[in-house]
Amino acid sequence: MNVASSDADISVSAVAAAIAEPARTRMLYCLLDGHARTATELAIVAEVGASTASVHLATLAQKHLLQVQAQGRHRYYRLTSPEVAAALEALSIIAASPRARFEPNTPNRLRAARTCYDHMAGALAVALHDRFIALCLLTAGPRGDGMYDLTDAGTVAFAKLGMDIAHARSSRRRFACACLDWSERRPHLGGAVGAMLLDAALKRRWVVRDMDSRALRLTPSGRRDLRTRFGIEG
Amino acid sequence: MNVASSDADISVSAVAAAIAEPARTRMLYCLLDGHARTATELAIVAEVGASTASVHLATLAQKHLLQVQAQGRHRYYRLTSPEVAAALEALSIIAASPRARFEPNTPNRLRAARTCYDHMAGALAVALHDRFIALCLLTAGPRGDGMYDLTDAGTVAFAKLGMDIAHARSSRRRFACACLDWSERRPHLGGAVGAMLLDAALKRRWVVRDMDSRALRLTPSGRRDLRTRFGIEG
DNA sequence: TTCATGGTTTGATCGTAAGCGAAGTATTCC
DNA sequence: GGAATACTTCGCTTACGATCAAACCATGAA
Repeated sequence: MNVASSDADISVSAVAAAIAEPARTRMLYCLLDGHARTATELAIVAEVGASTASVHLATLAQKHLLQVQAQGRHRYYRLTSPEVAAALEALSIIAASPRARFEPNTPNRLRAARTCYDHMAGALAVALHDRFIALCLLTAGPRGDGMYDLTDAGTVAFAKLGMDIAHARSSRRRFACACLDWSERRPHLGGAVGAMLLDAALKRRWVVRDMDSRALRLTPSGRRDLRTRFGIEG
Repeated sequence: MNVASSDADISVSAVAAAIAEPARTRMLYCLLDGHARTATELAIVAEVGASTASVHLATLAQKHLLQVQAQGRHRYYRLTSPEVAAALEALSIIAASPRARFEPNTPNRLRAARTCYDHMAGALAVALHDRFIALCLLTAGPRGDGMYDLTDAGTVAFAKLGMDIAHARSSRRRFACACLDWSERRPHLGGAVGAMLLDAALKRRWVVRDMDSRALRLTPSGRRDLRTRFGIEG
């Protein structure tokens, strides 16, 4: 065992331990949609008292899993980075895989459509992703590292939805990338474009947020619009 | 909080807790190279007594992170699936990121070349990956989900290294895929082809295993051969 | 058969950390 | 200013789990 790897080990232990506490896990999963929430909100979803929640949140912030932002008498907590969301999804995959063998098709609102950090996930998101590629709106980047780019047709189509593609390009964030969907085991669209797409979908009420969970619900008008616009049958 | 998501939460907690114990983390990291090891070997790397190691290993097996295989009076433990390796790498990324801000270029044997599950990782692996694509030996698959394919030229070139590409294609395992490298933050080559490439590299002594760690060392002849064969300057 | 080795089970000890309520600090609203 | 709200800190209790030594199985070798 060399120093470098045991060094890495202890800090991985610390991060895993921070995630492991059930109350903290509930908090993190609640924040997986990318929203910021107050300490009391998180105390409620974690099902612990305010004082307990406070020390949990301090722990998570100290381990750099959460960021705090004080605003008046509220303190808003959010996930520090997409990497944190990725680690949580990776843990979900291995947590879900043994039971998936026994109940392979759990009917689940989350399976159909949900948010992943700040973009869409689930069957709907995967269908959109595949359709965008089939329609040549989106192409895999040249380096084969899961980065995407919009074609000219894609730029036009997405601009029509009110998305500011030029702004997304200039942002420091990754423009568009593949994000592995844990329920579908296939990629959906992440990155700045993925986030803007979720915004647009909510603004046009293609989908509405389910209160108190990451689930999204496809509206009748959303279903109609997605069919005429992209030829998606739902 | 709906039932589905809190169900997921508790099992994620359990998996994270299984990883979190430092002795178990050391065991898992030791197994990250894809090898199977005996209980006593793992007790040594974990720096605990045999009895303690035994209960740790039972815990990890019960949570489906490890597989056991009895062979004579030895019991061999290995990671259950690449997904487990992926989760460990994802945790590494967030564990490393805060400190990376302060010491961005930690000189580290592991950074240069190491094994990831059963294929190569680190700067060398990323260089090979990029070179294969530049030389049109390897191409990104059509679906943009991080799957790769060999070109005809690639099939010939890899066959010359003694790799049985036809066998790799017929295996149930993913043929070739992008695997995110946590130190380089860029993809390297995984899947069956990645595993065979590591075999070939070891057989030709391009690299040799560092005892007692995942590090690989590039040999002088390996350096020479990689330059003449693929034009890689190291 | 007997002995040695690899591995697991048991029982007891010990430390850490999660939990709550009460008291303390800060900020907004009236 | 004073009351109410949001959040944290403190002190205390409790419980879970990591550890080891010793006893206990199983396999292979002599």
